[in-house]
Amino acid sequence: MSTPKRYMITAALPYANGPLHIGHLAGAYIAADIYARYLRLQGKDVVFVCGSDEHGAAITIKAKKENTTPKEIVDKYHAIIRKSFEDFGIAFDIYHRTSEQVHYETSQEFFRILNEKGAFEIIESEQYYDQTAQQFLADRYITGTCPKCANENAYGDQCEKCGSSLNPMDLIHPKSTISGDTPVLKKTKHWFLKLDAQQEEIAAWLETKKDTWKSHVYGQCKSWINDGLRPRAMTRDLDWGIPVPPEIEGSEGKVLYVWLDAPIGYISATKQLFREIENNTTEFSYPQNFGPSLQNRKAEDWKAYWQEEETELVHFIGKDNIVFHCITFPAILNATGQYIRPDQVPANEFMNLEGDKISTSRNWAVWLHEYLQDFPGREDELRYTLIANMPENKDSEFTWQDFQDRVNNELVAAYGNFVNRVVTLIHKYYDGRLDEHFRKTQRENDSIIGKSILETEAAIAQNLEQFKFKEALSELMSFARAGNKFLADTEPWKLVKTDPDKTKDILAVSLDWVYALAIMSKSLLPKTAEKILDMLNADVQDNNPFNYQLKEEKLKSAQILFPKIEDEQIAFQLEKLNKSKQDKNEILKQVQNDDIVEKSEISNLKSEITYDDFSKMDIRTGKILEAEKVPKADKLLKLLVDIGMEQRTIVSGIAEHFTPEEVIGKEVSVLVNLAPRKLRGIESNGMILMAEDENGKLHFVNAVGVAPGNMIK
RNA sequence: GGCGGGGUAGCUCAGGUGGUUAGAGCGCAGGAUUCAUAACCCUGAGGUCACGGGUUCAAUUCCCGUCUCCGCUACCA
Repeated sequence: MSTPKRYMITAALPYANGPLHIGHLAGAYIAADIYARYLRLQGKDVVFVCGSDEHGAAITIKAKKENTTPKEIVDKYHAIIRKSFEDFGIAFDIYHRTSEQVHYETSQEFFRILNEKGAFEIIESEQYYDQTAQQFLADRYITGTCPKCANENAYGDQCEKCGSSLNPMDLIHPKSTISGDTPVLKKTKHWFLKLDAQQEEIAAWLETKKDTWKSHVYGQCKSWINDGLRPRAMTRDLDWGIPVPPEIEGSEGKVLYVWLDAPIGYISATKQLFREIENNTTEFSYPQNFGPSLQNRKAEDWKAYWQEEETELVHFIGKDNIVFHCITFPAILNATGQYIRPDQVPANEFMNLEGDKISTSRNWAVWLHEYLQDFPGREDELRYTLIANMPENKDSEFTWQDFQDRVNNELVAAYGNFVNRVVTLIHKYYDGRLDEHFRKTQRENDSIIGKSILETEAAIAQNLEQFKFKEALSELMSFARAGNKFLADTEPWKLVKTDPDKTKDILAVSLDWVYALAIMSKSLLPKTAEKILDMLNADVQDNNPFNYQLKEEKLKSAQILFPKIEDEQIAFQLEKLNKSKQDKNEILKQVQNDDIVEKSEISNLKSEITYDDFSKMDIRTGKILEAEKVPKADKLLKLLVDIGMEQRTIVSGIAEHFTPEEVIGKEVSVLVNLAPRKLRGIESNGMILMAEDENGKLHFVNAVGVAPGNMIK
């Protein structure tokens, strides 16, 4: 592959409904930051953007729950997230937000282009509608009983208890979280992206990524392709989001699906960045992080980064975003006919915490802003641990014990110790003053032990270019260890008594190594690199590990790079975590108690209907004649039911409660005039009535001894 | 149910287009040392590479099956 002319790097937009935790960092931001810093240090033309994702139903729900407005929620978390990134040292060129005007314009422009290019089809479907609130309900706005685990607080899109992903129609006893009413089904129209139309093209494009993308990323995409791509809704009935362009017919009340507007946020952030560069403003941008190529640019320059083939586009994301970034968004970009598609999507897997999944809603997390408070100035210790445990190819684990071990036994013992030894020795023997001798030593002759500086530098570079961050970090540590070994082997503290010249040579080489260590740490452990360079009083001309000058002829006194992490600090953090677990349990208990009370009092009656409504239903007695499991479906039984005048095939979702054998011969009640529907390729003509008890178990509703075909009214 | 990705030393993880003694860091045991935050340095113990079959002169690496973890995805009273 030819060398890209420029790099466009994006990091997943954090959702502005909660603060950042270590899972976010380990999943996307640290990797992206290392990569961006590395490229900048190579003098590459690179843009690195991120921002807050501020739309979507989850935010309006949170606002409602906290009795405030969505705007206040996103303002609050945008500020927290932005500050956490700054404090931790993620070096974005810009941290933008999707509530900005430029983003509205960009997103609507995208929608218009897609619309004009015929990328959409309008599909009518039935969605749950809250009659009291007079609005359609997003999946998240509907709660009900999970059909899999009987959790009564499952959401319309997923059950947080058993983790299964759901459709709103799956829920038993659906309930609107807005009014508490049982929602009704109502027809609505939406714009669907014709992904199916790009099936072949996307498949061919993905094929070219087979060897360069991570296997779990490629595999996930392949799985979707093999399944066959289907149209995907790109609009929602919601009032919090980017309106569908008003001139488009039928746009009232519709907003862009948050998943459409979020990745466009990368582009609007880039636009905003170049505007700020041209106007010399810093509303969202960070000029101190800019690489040399971002000086004196024009607002229009953003285009090259998104529209020219010589640009390498890299999306850093977590594994939950793979399909959107590898299929849907590329399809959108491609459909415009103007934008390039990503070259790499080095998605990480997930990081677990102390044996459990990290969860914002369960408060099982190490919050970044809290860490920064509890461990001020210790950003690189966390960064080191998260890189060392980065879930590059499979889920990984963060434990506080591991954090302490890695800091004390690796950073302190190997890295910090080497730097400290060298600086201390030079102070001890020469008062930290470097005479001519130091600068005359043969710096290129560095292969005294193991890998040379140049070899290590090359190894780190190669690993970073292949997104192997753990391996790069490991090379860095080996280098520091080799430094320690060099000192142990040459023993300058003995030699100083017999051979002062040789001792100087040794310490000169050692100092070169310390300097090289700092240079090579710039992308992996940037704050540490700064500390070392400051200690060395070095005037860094460039990133050549041999090319440095001392500002003064003297080193500063040795500073401890990494203090040890004490047992009490770890104990404190563990206690904090356990406390959050207990609190959570209490909250859960309360919620459950509330539910029980609520249930016994109102029992969730559906809204009133007339006799006419009822009389539309034709319910009859029936008898099951045959039953068999539907292949490739967990819950479906294919039944042949005698309903008097005829025998019908009915597919029923009861396989988890009954075996085919025990069901044959059962007398049942059947809704016979329900519109036919295909389930797993089998046409189902009717519905078997079931009663659900408090344990979620199903029972047949039957009139014992009544012959098939009699009316139930 | 289907699909994708994992399951390698006590722990966290590398690696392997089949081939002599399977790697690293940490932890552990022993030794050496004192410049260094009792840190560093050396040596060593530890693995039937999830399990069961198959292909092969040879499999941890390829094929099939099973179990298990993570994720995506389908179906329903």
